[in-house]
Amino acid sequence: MAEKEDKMNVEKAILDAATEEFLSKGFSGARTVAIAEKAGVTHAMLHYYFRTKEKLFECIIDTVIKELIDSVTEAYKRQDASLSFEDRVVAVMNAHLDFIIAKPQLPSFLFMEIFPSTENFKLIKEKASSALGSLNTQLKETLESANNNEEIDNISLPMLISDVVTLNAATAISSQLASKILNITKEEYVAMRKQENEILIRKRLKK
Amino acid sequence: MAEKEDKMNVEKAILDAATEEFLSKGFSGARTVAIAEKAGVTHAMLHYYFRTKEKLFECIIDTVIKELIDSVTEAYKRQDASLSFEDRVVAVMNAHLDFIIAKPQLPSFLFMEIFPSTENFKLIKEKASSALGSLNTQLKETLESANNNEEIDNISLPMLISDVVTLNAATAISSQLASKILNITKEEYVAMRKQENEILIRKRLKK
DNA sequence: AATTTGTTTAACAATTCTGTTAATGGCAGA
DNA sequence: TCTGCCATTAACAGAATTGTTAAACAAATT
Repeated sequence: MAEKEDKMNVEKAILDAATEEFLSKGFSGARTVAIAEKAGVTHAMLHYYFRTKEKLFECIIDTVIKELIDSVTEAYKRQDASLSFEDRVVAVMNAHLDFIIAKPQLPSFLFMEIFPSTENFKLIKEKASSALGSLNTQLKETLESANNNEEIDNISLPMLISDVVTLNAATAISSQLASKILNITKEEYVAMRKQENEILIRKRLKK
Repeated sequence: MAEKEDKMNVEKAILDAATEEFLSKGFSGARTVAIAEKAGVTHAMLHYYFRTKEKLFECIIDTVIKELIDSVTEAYKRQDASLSFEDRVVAVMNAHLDFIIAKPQLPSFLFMEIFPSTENFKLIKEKASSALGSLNTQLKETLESANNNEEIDNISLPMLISDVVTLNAATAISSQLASKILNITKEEYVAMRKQENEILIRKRLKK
């Protein structure tokens, strides 16, 4: 059975190397030989396992999207129902930021490589809508009741989601750059932004 | 004098085509033959005028950065001194968004292609610091006095700038995607975000 | 008109990168 | 032990892309 483990190791090694290469350099900037080298295999092996660069790329997209969706649903599931609406939004937002920060190139990769392509986008929309559909209706209800109960200052669901995603994605994307400009570590910058994002959202939701 | 005009036209045509190609596809995704084709010249001409793809790319960076810096300084200069601090921030923010929206691929291009490269980043930092240095000190003073006069809820300059840039950049980057998801036009989405960003910043600055 | 200068073209050279193939080696089951 | 299958390698083929060159050409200058 050592073969199967070996096979998985080679496949896994290539996938890991490919993820790093594609995320940091984009599809056209990525080199299959560089991926093979990083994975410690000959580049013929890469073609043997994944046939083409495109197919390998699709595999990466699949897992990346899956992880992204999981991060959202997980963060949402972990919620404490006893918390106020405001506290729950902040909790989800922070959990989501933690995930994104672990792969800081992810947002710009998504915006640059995935979303502009209509095909990739359709693919994602399908996956996301099936996975996030129920979450979306739940959110809608929760938000509506919060709006109706006058717990919060009125806001639409798209704008609330957009606020959260926007702030988190921008924090991740700009962290490398901004920390360089401000002469602080990336971690310090992210901590500052986390605090600031929380202030922004809380004030936004307060009446 | 027709020659000089012709020369400028060819150069300009190549630069325009290159800007479009580089911004939408990134450096490695861009093809010099595609640029030449778009510009309506043979691809040998491209090399005649700019020698290499790299040099052409640098030219694009230069103008893009210049325009970006100009947009900020112009927006800042146009300010009405009689306005409150809050109103001035909002005015600058909106002016800046209008510029970015005109080139929606710009932010992701900057984040993907320019900022990650240490060389490009240094180049920009130099240009920006000489152009934005005095603006920065002005801003610092204005913000300090606003903080001291307790006009606004206390905030640091880096976080205020980060808030504004972050919200604007994210609005531009996500506009194409978000409008598709929400089944509205890009313009409608941008208008919604503009309103929402203004609400966010105003509430943030209110005590 | 001849010369010079700078522009343009077409063909080609060189490189880089992706993808293929034929040969090799090891291992499991007959 | 032999056979067949799978993984692996090295060398190669093909395509795409960047960059060069030599020759033609046009316009201005002498």
